[in-house]
Amino acid sequence: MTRHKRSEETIRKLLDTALEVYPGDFTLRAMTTRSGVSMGSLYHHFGSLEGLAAALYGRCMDELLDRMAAAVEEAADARDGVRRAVVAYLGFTADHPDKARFIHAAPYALDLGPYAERIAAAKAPRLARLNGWIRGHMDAGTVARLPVAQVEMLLIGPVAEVTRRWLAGVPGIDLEEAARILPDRIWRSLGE
Amino acid sequence: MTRHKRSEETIRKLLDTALEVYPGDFTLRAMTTRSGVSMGSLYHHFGSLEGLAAALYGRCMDELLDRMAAAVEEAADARDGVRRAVVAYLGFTADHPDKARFIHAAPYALDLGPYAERIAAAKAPRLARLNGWIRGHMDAGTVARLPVAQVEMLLIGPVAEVTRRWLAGVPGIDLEEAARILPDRIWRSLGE
DNA sequence: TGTACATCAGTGAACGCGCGTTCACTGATGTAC
DNA sequence: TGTACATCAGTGAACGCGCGTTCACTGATGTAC
Repeated sequence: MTRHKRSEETIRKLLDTALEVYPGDFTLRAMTTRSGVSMGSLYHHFGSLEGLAAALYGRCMDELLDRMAAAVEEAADARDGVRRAVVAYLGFTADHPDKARFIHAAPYALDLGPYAERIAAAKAPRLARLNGWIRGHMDAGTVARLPVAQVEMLLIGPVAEVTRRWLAGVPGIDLEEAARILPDRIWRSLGE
Repeated sequence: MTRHKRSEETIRKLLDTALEVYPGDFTLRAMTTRSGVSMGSLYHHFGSLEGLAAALYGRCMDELLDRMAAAVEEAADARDGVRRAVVAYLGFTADHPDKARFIHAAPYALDLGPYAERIAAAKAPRLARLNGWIRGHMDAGTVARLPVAQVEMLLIGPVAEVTRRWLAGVPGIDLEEAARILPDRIWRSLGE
């Protein structure tokens, strides 16, 4: 893909800078000034500013999904998997608030439409791992036989909501409290 | 507040138009062209384009929260309250997808910071009604004694997630299926 | 190994468009006596 | 009730700024023989 080593370094600089300036000043001028990379170089690698945003969104989402998929796959049982999945999501938010913010905001603040297919293609295998794990436990009778979409809502919904409010700075929102309380409660909602 | 009757009509036109053009073309030009209201008139009433957005956000949020608060208050018991709250949220989404979209997108796509206080003030009494209902059932022993914030996450999280995905056009997301399945499952997560 | 060449990576001044906002003004409505 | 006046509501041409994008170019790197 990138035949020169300079490419990797430039691309890394641009993606890092985007996370730094977003959402306050995600403009081409801010990008070039803070990264030291020229406008033309950015266009050479990403085609447009939104192309860069789409690439960044894809990478952040891949990282989160990888973390969750790995979490459930190393779980001892269904209940442990739910706990690990919740903790993985909240851990990602705590470790990389900038990436979590980008994941949550980008679909609303930017037009990723032209890149939807590419993004979906990257997500697909990771979602398949998660859904495979869920289906496996449904077949084993440890998780209720619900539509997989609804299981996803019950599993991801509360965690995503806590993340959104924490990122927005809503007072009284505590990720550690969520990590303590939500796993058991979400597990109750999914049990047979 | 508005001493002339023309004001009400103008304000109504502007808010309606904003819901029509958002998010594709929410610009001053689109607003004046489609509403028939002049730029100066918009500024007279809202001070800026973001002022209009903040007012619209406040009204949509008030409408949703009123609907949910009314739902739980007419419930027979805690379980019925959870069911009614979930159905109220999903019903709002189905009845007013434009308003639901604005509620979910505006905090990310627009800078509502300068109006945060005013918005929070309007939300406060409505959230107090909802939280009062939850606390009442905690005291009665019908809902688990968890931090209220976490109960909110468990109650709102899955419903908000389903709404976001449905608005984004994710295939396989069905509001009626959610209304059938989620209430009982969310109730399990909140029970003693 | 050395050299010629093709391709990739990077540069930044210049462009032009569309945006939100302003402001001097007119028209409409309510109020006071 | 009629009239004078103050205030509110509405108008739209003009402004200027900041934005994303382009493009003709130079520099760096890899490849072929």
